[in-house]
Amino acid sequence: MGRAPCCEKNGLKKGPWTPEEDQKLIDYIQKHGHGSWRTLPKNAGLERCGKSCRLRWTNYLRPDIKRGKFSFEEEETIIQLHSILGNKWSAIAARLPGRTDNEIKNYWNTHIRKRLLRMGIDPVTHSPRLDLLDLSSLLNSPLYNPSQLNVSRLLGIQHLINPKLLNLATNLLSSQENNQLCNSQVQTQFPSFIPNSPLLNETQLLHANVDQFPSNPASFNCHDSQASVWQESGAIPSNFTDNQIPLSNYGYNSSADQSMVDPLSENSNLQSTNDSSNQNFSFASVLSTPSSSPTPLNSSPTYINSSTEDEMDRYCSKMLKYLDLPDLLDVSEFM
DNA sequence: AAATGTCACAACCGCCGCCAA
DNA sequence: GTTGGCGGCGGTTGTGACATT
Repeated sequence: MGRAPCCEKNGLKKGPWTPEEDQKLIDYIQKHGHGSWRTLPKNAGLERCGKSCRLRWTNYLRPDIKRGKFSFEEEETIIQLHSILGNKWSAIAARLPGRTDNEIKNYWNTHIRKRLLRMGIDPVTHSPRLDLLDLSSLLNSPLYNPSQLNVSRLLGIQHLINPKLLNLATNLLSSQENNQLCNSQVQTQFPSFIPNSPLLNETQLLHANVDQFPSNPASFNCHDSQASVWQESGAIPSNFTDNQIPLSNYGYNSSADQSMVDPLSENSNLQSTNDSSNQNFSFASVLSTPSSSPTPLNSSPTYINSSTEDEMDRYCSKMLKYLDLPDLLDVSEFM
Protein backbone atom coordinates (compact mmCIF):
# COMPACT_ATOMS: atom_id res chain seq x y z
CA MET A 1 0.00 0.00 0.00
CA GLY A 2 1.93 2.97 -1.24
CA ARG A 3 1.57 6.44 -0.03
CA ALA A 4 -0.61 8.75 -2.04
CA PRO A 5 1.30 11.27 -4.13
CA CYS A 6 1.35 14.62 -2.45
CA CYS A 7 -0.09 16.35 -5.50
CA GLU A 8 -2.86 13.85 -6.03
CA LYS A 9 -5.53 16.18 -4.78
CA ASN A 10 -7.53 17.79 -7.51
CA GLY A 11 -7.31 21.49 -7.94
CA LEU A 12 -3.64 21.77 -7.13
CA LYS A 13 -1.79 23.66 -9.77
CA LYS A 14 1.21 22.23 -11.56
CA GLY A 15 3.69 23.59 -14.02
CA PRO A 16 5.59 26.85 -14.14
CA TRP A 17 5.20 29.28 -11.30
CA THR A 18 3.79 32.73 -11.92
CA PRO A 19 5.37 35.86 -10.43
CA GLU A 20 2.32 36.24 -8.23
CA GLU A 21 2.77 32.75 -6.81
CA ASP A 22 6.44 33.42 -6.27
CA GLN A 23 5.65 36.59 -4.38
CA LYS A 24 3.11 34.83 -2.19
CA LEU A 25 5.60 32.15 -1.32
CA ILE A 26 8.38 34.63 -0.61
CA ASP A 27 6.15 36.83 1.51
CA TYR A 28 4.89 33.92 3.54
CA ILE A 29 8.28 32.37 4.21
CA GLN A 30 9.83 35.70 5.07
CA LYS A 31 7.11 36.29 7.63
CA HIS A 32 6.60 32.83 9.06
CA GLY A 33 9.38 30.61 7.82
CA HIS A 34 8.46 27.59 5.84
CA GLY A 35 7.47 25.49 8.84
CA SER A 36 5.59 22.47 7.62
CA TRP A 37 5.72 22.31 3.86
CA ARG A 38 2.58 20.28 3.94
CA THR A 39 0.51 23.09 5.41
CA LEU A 40 2.39 25.99 3.89
CA PRO A 41 0.51 26.27 0.60
CA LYS A 42 -2.83 26.48 2.31
CA ASN A 43 -1.60 29.08 4.79
CA ALA A 44 0.09 31.07 2.06
CA GLY A 45 -2.92 30.98 -0.21
CA LEU A 46 -1.24 28.89 -2.86
CA GLU A 47 -2.92 26.16 -4.84
CA ARG A 48 0.19 24.09 -4.91
CA CYS A 49 1.35 21.03 -3.07
CA GLY A 50 3.92 21.41 -0.34
CA LYS A 51 6.54 19.59 -2.28
CA SER A 52 6.17 21.97 -5.20
CA CYS A 53 6.52 24.92 -2.83
CA ARG A 54 9.61 23.45 -1.25
CA LEU A 55 11.25 22.84 -4.59
CA ARG A 56 10.40 26.30 -5.84
CA TRP A 57 11.86 27.84 -2.72
CA THR A 58 14.99 25.73 -2.44
CA ASN A 59 15.81 25.72 -6.13
CA TYR A 60 14.82 29.19 -7.19
CA LEU A 61 13.48 31.69 -4.68
CA ARG A 62 15.86 31.23 -1.77
CA PRO A 63 17.68 34.53 -1.29
CA ASP A 64 21.11 32.99 -0.94
CA ILE A 65 21.02 31.29 -4.30
CA LYS A 66 23.82 32.26 -6.60
CA ARG A 67 22.45 32.68 -10.10
CA GLY A 68 24.43 32.73 -13.27
CA LYS A 69 27.02 30.64 -14.97
CA PHE A 70 29.32 28.35 -13.10
CA SER A 71 32.85 29.57 -12.68
CA PHE A 72 35.72 27.42 -13.72
CA GLU A 73 36.57 26.92 -10.07
CA GLU A 74 33.07 25.68 -9.37
CA GLU A 75 33.18 23.34 -12.32
CA GLU A 76 36.52 22.00 -11.19
CA THR A 77 35.13 21.42 -7.73
CA ILE A 78 32.07 19.67 -9.07
CA ILE A 79 34.16 17.26 -11.09
CA GLN A 80 36.40 16.45 -8.19
CA LEU A 81 33.54 15.99 -5.78
CA HIS A 82 31.61 13.90 -8.27
CA SER A 83 34.59 11.61 -8.72
CA ILE A 84 34.34 10.84 -5.03
CA LEU A 85 30.69 11.25 -4.18
CA GLY A 86 29.08 10.16 -7.41
CA ASN A 87 25.59 11.45 -8.13
CA LYS A 88 25.07 12.70 -4.62
CA TRP A 89 24.08 16.12 -5.83
CA SER A 90 22.96 17.37 -2.47
CA ALA A 91 26.31 16.49 -0.94
CA ILE A 92 28.07 18.23 -3.78
CA ALA A 93 25.79 21.23 -3.48
CA ALA A 94 26.57 21.46 0.21
CA ARG A 95 30.15 22.25 -0.76
CA LEU A 96 29.22 24.86 -3.32
CA PRO A 97 27.62 27.74 -1.44
CA GLY A 98 24.74 29.29 -3.32
CA ARG A 99 24.31 26.42 -5.73
CA THR A 100 21.44 23.98 -5.54
CA ASP A 101 21.58 20.28 -6.11
CA ASN A 102 19.19 20.67 -9.01
CA GLU A 103 21.34 23.30 -10.63
CA ILE A 104 24.47 21.24 -10.24
CA LYS A 105 22.73 18.16 -11.54
CA ASN A 106 21.51 20.02 -14.59
CA TYR A 107 24.90 21.55 -15.21
CA TRP A 108 26.55 18.18 -14.92
CA ASN A 109 24.18 16.55 -17.36
CA THR A 110 24.26 19.33 -19.92
CA HIS A 111 27.87 20.44 -19.79
CA ILE A 112 30.37 18.48 -17.79
CA ARG A 113 29.15 15.04 -18.66
CA LYS A 114 29.30 15.77 -22.36
CA ARG A 115 32.75 17.24 -22.11
CA LEU A 116 34.09 14.22 -20.27
CA LEU A 117 32.56 11.95 -22.86
CA ARG A 118 34.18 13.93 -25.64
CA MET A 119 37.47 13.48 -23.85
CA GLY A 120 36.98 9.75 -23.72
CA ILE A 121 36.40 9.75 -20.01
CA ASP A 122 33.58 7.87 -18.43
CA PRO A 123 31.58 10.45 -16.46
CA VAL A 124 30.43 7.78 -14.04
CA THR A 125 33.76 6.25 -13.13
CA HIS A 126 35.94 9.21 -14.06
CA SER A 127 38.24 6.77 -15.75
CA PRO A 128 39.11 6.38 -19.39
CA ARG A 129 36.26 4.75 -21.22
CA LEU A 130 37.00 1.10 -20.58
CA ASP A 131 34.12 0.20 -22.81
CA LEU A 132 36.19 1.65 -25.60
CA LEU A 133 39.47 0.24 -24.52
CA ASP A 134 39.99 -1.94 -21.53
CA LEU A 135 43.31 -0.53 -20.53
CA SER A 136 43.48 -2.29 -17.22
CA SER A 137 43.22 -5.70 -18.78
CA LEU A 138 45.62 -4.55 -21.41
CA LEU A 139 48.18 -3.60 -18.83
CA ASN A 140 47.70 -6.79 -16.89
CA SER A 141 48.14 -8.86 -19.96
CA PRO A 142 51.34 -9.94 -21.66
CA LEU A 143 50.81 -6.97 -23.91
CA TYR A 144 52.10 -4.86 -21.11
CA ASN A 145 55.55 -6.14 -21.90
CA PRO A 146 56.46 -4.14 -24.96
CA SER A 147 58.84 -6.80 -26.07
CA GLN A 148 55.91 -9.15 -26.35
CA LEU A 149 53.58 -6.61 -27.80
CA ASN A 150 51.28 -8.21 -30.26
CA VAL A 151 49.65 -5.39 -32.08
CA SER A 152 47.53 -7.76 -34.05
CA ARG A 153 45.58 -8.46 -30.88
CA LEU A 154 44.47 -4.90 -30.96
CA LEU A 155 43.07 -5.27 -34.42
CA GLY A 156 40.15 -7.31 -33.24
CA ILE A 157 38.90 -4.50 -31.11
CA GLN A 158 39.97 -1.60 -33.23
CA HIS A 159 36.43 -0.54 -33.93
CA LEU A 160 35.85 -0.18 -30.22
CA ILE A 161 38.89 1.86 -29.49
CA ASN A 162 38.93 5.53 -28.97
CA PRO A 163 41.99 6.58 -30.98
CA LYS A 164 43.08 8.94 -28.26
CA LEU A 165 43.02 6.18 -25.72
CA LEU A 166 44.79 3.87 -28.07
CA ASN A 167 47.53 6.40 -28.37
CA LEU A 168 47.66 6.59 -24.63
CA ALA A 169 47.91 2.84 -24.43
CA THR A 170 50.66 2.66 -26.98
CA ASN A 171 52.41 5.42 -25.20
CA LEU A 172 52.15 3.46 -21.98
CA LEU A 173 53.40 0.31 -23.56
CA SER A 174 56.32 1.89 -25.28
CA SER A 175 57.52 4.24 -22.69
CA GLN A 176 58.77 2.01 -19.96
CA GLU A 177 62.11 3.48 -20.78
CA ASN A 178 60.55 6.86 -20.28
CA ASN A 179 58.82 5.87 -17.13
CA GLN A 180 58.86 9.26 -15.54
CA LEU A 181 57.15 10.98 -18.40
CA CYS A 182 54.59 8.28 -18.79
CA ASN A 183 53.69 8.00 -15.16
CA SER A 184 53.48 11.68 -14.75
CA GLN A 185 51.20 12.02 -17.73
CA VAL A 186 48.91 9.23 -16.86
CA GLN A 187 48.66 10.09 -13.22
CA THR A 188 47.82 13.61 -14.07
CA GLN A 189 45.46 12.81 -16.89
CA PHE A 190 43.74 9.74 -15.59
CA PRO A 191 44.32 9.63 -11.87
CA SER A 192 41.65 7.13 -11.04
CA PHE A 193 43.13 4.76 -13.55
CA ILE A 194 46.36 4.39 -11.66
CA PRO A 195 46.38 1.28 -9.51
CA ASN A 196 46.54 2.03 -5.80
CA SER A 197 45.91 5.65 -6.48
CA PRO A 198 44.95 6.99 -3.08
CA LEU A 199 41.56 8.39 -3.85
CA LEU A 200 39.72 9.95 -1.00
CA ASN A 201 36.82 8.19 0.42
CA GLU A 202 33.55 9.93 1.04
CA THR A 203 34.01 10.16 4.76
CA GLN A 204 37.34 11.84 4.43
CA LEU A 205 35.92 14.32 2.01
CA LEU A 206 32.88 15.10 4.05
CA HIS A 207 35.08 15.86 7.01
CA ALA A 208 37.21 18.21 5.04
CA ASN A 209 36.46 21.83 5.68
CA VAL A 210 35.29 23.49 2.51
CA ASP A 211 36.77 26.73 3.72
CA GLN A 212 40.15 25.20 3.31
CA PHE A 213 39.65 24.99 -0.39
CA PRO A 214 41.44 27.67 -2.31
CA SER A 215 39.16 30.39 -3.51
CA ASN A 216 41.19 31.30 -6.48
CA PRO A 217 42.22 28.75 -9.05
CA ALA A 218 44.97 30.98 -10.26
CA SER A 219 46.75 30.49 -7.01
CA PHE A 220 46.04 26.82 -6.90
CA ASN A 221 49.60 25.85 -6.42
CA CYS A 222 51.01 22.70 -5.07
CA HIS A 223 51.43 23.97 -1.56
CA ASP A 224 48.12 25.70 -1.40
CA SER A 225 45.95 23.16 -3.10
CA GLN A 226 43.16 21.14 -1.63
CA ALA A 227 45.28 18.14 -2.38
CA SER A 228 47.81 19.64 -0.09
CA VAL A 229 45.11 20.11 2.50
CA TRP A 230 44.08 16.54 2.09
CA GLN A 231 47.66 15.48 2.30
CA GLU A 232 48.05 17.34 5.53
CA SER A 233 44.96 15.68 6.86
CA GLY A 234 46.45 12.32 6.07
CA ALA A 235 44.10 11.61 3.24
CA ILE A 236 47.00 11.45 0.84
CA PRO A 237 50.22 9.69 1.70
CA SER A 238 52.98 12.09 2.41
CA ASN A 239 55.24 10.39 -0.06
CA PHE A 240 52.96 11.51 -2.81
CA THR A 241 54.84 14.23 -4.51
CA ASP A 242 53.24 17.33 -5.82
CA ASN A 243 52.92 16.33 -9.40
CA GLN A 244 51.53 12.97 -8.46
CA ILE A 245 48.58 14.24 -6.53
CA PRO A 246 45.58 12.57 -8.08
CA LEU A 247 43.31 15.41 -8.93
CA SER A 248 40.55 14.50 -11.27
CA ASN A 249 40.76 17.49 -13.51
CA TYR A 250 41.31 15.73 -16.74
CA GLY A 251 43.86 17.91 -18.29
CA TYR A 252 42.85 21.31 -17.18
CA ASN A 253 43.71 21.24 -13.57
CA SER A 254 45.67 24.19 -12.54
CA SER A 255 48.42 22.20 -10.95
CA ALA A 256 49.01 20.13 -14.03
CA ASP A 257 52.54 19.57 -15.13
CA GLN A 258 53.19 22.27 -17.61
CA SER A 259 55.14 19.91 -19.76
CA MET A 260 51.79 18.46 -20.66
CA VAL A 261 51.00 21.38 -22.86
CA ASP A 262 51.70 21.05 -26.49
CA PRO A 263 54.96 22.93 -26.81
CA LEU A 264 54.28 23.57 -30.45
CA SER A 265 51.10 25.42 -29.81
CA GLU A 266 51.45 28.97 -30.87
CA ASN A 267 48.55 29.92 -28.70
CA SER A 268 50.00 28.47 -25.61
CA ASN A 269 51.06 31.04 -23.11
CA LEU A 270 52.65 28.46 -20.92
CA GLN A 271 56.34 28.43 -20.54
CA SER A 272 58.19 25.19 -20.22
CA THR A 273 60.45 26.39 -17.54
CA ASN A 274 61.17 25.07 -14.14
CA ASP A 275 60.90 28.32 -12.34
CA SER A 276 58.58 28.82 -9.46
CA SER A 277 55.88 30.27 -11.65
CA ASN A 278 55.15 26.74 -12.69
CA GLN A 279 53.66 26.23 -9.32
CA ASN A 280 51.17 28.92 -9.98
CA PHE A 281 49.98 27.81 -13.35
CA SER A 282 46.64 29.31 -14.06
CA PHE A 283 44.17 27.85 -16.44
CA ALA A 284 43.35 31.38 -17.38
CA SER A 285 46.83 31.76 -18.71
CA VAL A 286 46.22 29.29 -21.49
CA LEU A 287 43.17 31.04 -22.73
CA SER A 288 43.65 33.16 -25.75
CA THR A 289 40.69 35.34 -24.92
CA PRO A 290 40.75 37.44 -21.80
CA SER A 291 38.13 36.52 -19.32
CA SER A 292 35.79 39.42 -18.99
CA SER A 293 33.64 37.55 -16.50
CA PRO A 294 30.52 39.67 -16.74
CA THR A 295 28.82 37.72 -14.04
CA PRO A 296 28.38 39.70 -10.86
CA LEU A 297 28.72 36.54 -8.88
CA ASN A 298 32.44 36.40 -9.09
CA SER A 299 34.26 39.63 -9.04
CA SER A 300 37.66 38.04 -9.22
CA PRO A 301 39.08 38.67 -12.68
CA THR A 302 40.85 35.34 -12.55
CA TYR A 303 37.67 33.37 -12.59
CA ILE A 304 36.71 31.74 -15.81
CA ASN A 305 33.04 31.58 -16.43
CA SER A 306 31.34 29.07 -18.59
CA SER A 307 31.27 31.31 -21.60
CA THR A 308 34.74 29.99 -22.17
CA GLU A 309 33.57 26.44 -22.44
CA ASP A 310 34.82 26.19 -25.98
CA GLU A 311 38.17 27.33 -24.80
CA MET A 312 38.15 24.65 -22.15
CA ASP A 313 37.40 22.16 -24.87
CA ARG A 314 40.21 23.44 -26.99
CA TYR A 315 42.53 23.24 -24.05
CA CYS A 316 41.44 19.69 -23.34
CA SER A 317 41.99 18.85 -26.95
CA LYS A 318 45.47 20.19 -26.65
CA MET A 319 46.05 17.89 -23.75
CA LEU A 320 44.81 14.93 -25.68
CA LYS A 321 46.71 16.01 -28.72
CA TYR A 322 49.86 15.83 -26.69
CA LEU A 323 49.18 12.18 -26.15
CA ASP A 324 49.48 11.65 -29.86
CA LEU A 325 53.14 10.97 -29.45
CA PRO A 326 54.52 10.45 -32.89
CA ASP A 327 55.65 7.04 -33.90
CA LEU A 328 56.66 5.75 -30.51
CA LEU A 329 54.53 2.86 -31.52
CA ASP A 330 52.33 3.76 -34.35
CA VAL A 331 49.68 1.09 -34.57
CA SER A 332 47.45 3.25 -36.67
CA GLU A 333 49.07 1.93 -39.78
CA PHE A 334 47.66 -1.44 -38.94
CA MET A 335 44.15 -0.14 -38.83
C1' DA B 1 10.51 33.49 -43.03
C1' DA B 2 9.30 28.98 -41.69
C1' DA B 3 10.44 24.41 -40.26
C1' DT B 4 13.24 21.57 -37.75
C1' DG B 5 16.73 20.31 -34.46
C1' DT B 6 19.26 21.09 -30.26
C1' DC B 7 20.10 22.82 -25.81
C1' DA B 8 19.29 24.39 -21.13
C1' DC B 9 16.83 24.33 -17.15
C1' DA B 10 12.69 24.48 -14.22
C1' DA B 11 9.63 21.37 -12.45
C1' DC B 12 7.67 16.87 -11.60
C1' DC B 13 7.70 11.99 -10.12
C1' DG B 14 8.65 8.21 -7.39
C1' DC B 15 11.43 6.29 -4.04
C1' DC B 16 13.89 6.30 0.37
C1' DG B 17 15.08 7.24 5.19
C1' DC B 18 13.85 9.27 9.42
C1' DC B 19 10.85 9.77 13.10
C1' DA B 20 6.80 10.00 15.92
C1' DA B 21 2.63 7.67 17.24
C1' DG C 1 7.95 -3.83 15.99
C1' DT C 2 4.82 -1.60 12.74
C1' DT C 3 2.74 2.04 10.32
C1' DG C 4 2.15 6.35 8.17
C1' DG C 5 3.54 11.26 7.57
C1' DC C 6 6.99 14.07 6.06
C1' DG C 7 11.17 15.97 4.02
C1' DG C 8 14.70 15.08 0.97
C1' DC C 9 17.00 13.08 -2.98
C1' DG C 10 18.03 11.62 -7.71
C1' DG C 11 16.16 10.57 -12.22
C1' DT C 12 13.37 12.15 -15.75
C1' DT C 13 10.39 15.07 -18.46
C1' DG C 14 8.34 19.25 -20.54
C1' DT C 15 9.01 23.37 -22.62
C1' DG C 16 10.86 27.68 -24.07
C1' DA C 17 14.92 29.71 -26.24
C1' DC C 18 18.16 29.53 -29.55
C1' DA C 19 20.60 27.68 -33.68
C1' DT C 20 20.57 25.64 -38.05
C1' DT C 21 18.78 24.36 -42.46
